[in-house]
Amino acid sequence: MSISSRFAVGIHILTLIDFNREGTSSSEFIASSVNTNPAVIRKLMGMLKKAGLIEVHPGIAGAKLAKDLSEITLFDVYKAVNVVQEKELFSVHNNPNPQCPVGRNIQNTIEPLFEAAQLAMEKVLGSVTLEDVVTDIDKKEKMEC
Amino acid sequence: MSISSRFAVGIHILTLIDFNREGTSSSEFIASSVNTNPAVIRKLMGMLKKAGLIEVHPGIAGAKLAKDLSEITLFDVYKAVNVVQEKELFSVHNNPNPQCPVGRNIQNTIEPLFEAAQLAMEKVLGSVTLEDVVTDIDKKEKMEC
DNA sequence: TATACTTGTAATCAAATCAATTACACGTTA
DNA sequence: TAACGTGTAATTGATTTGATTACAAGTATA
Repeated sequence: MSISSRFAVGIHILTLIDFNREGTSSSEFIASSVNTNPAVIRKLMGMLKKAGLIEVHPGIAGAKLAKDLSEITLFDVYKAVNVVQEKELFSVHNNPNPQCPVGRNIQNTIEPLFEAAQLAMEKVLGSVTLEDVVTDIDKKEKMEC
Repeated sequence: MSISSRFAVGIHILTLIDFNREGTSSSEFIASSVNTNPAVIRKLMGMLKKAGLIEVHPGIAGAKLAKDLSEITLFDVYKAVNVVQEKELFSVHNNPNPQCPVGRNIQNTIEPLFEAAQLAMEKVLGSVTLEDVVTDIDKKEKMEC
């Protein structure tokens, strides 16, 4: 199973707001680039706003970045859109048999291992900024002759 | 969202088979330790068998490890029980707008980043063996006075 | 051979999550 | 006041999960 595409869409939204920084990034405008429904975008904008990544105001069209691109990592977006809870990337079965040596210890043994794996993944996300993403897109655009 | 507990249960199964290596680890025996239905265990045993981690035979009670504990990593189990497909830990939205510079490049830009994060997580899983798990459980058992 | 037990596997079910969609209250601007 | 935007709740179909039931087929033992 996969982590919700809310994460990828969140990155898309922030990147697009930057690309369109001269213009107005309304939920409808963004939705047409993402190719989804404006209400989906508004819901995600609410999460990004709550996390302090963008500024949006009721009734006023358009969202703006609240921070510099270089100050927003993929990990920030990942946390903002709430796709994976802390220590819960991996789920562990409930109620193993406490009368069995394996059953009564397996959870406590496995959890730190799972946590370490999750943290390693999140560390990579934290090492990439949206500036890196924009730079890469710019590069790809220039290569298309 | 979380990765299926099939992974945790797979680890439980293999660990239990080792703990019970003098006895017979039937699907019912394992199910009572995991606290689930024997059919669930049999399905997982089928996956573990297919991956070459255990030996089971139709009609013959009990499963045995096909390799030494120190030769089975958590990554092996993770692959065996098929909880996350290659390059698909993170899902990316489909059909972004090709007429937008962001829409037409976002997928190709994001995918390698997601892949790197997934690989970092999997690398940690590959660095832990079932022997480590058993050792930890043994240690925890001894501490209970 | 007959019986009991086991594995292998398919079908079904309720619950959870996702993403899309519709609808509408409320704020802002012209 | 009319038009347009955000904020947010409710509904829907699709998909996945884990539990359960059922049964065919393999094996061992009396």
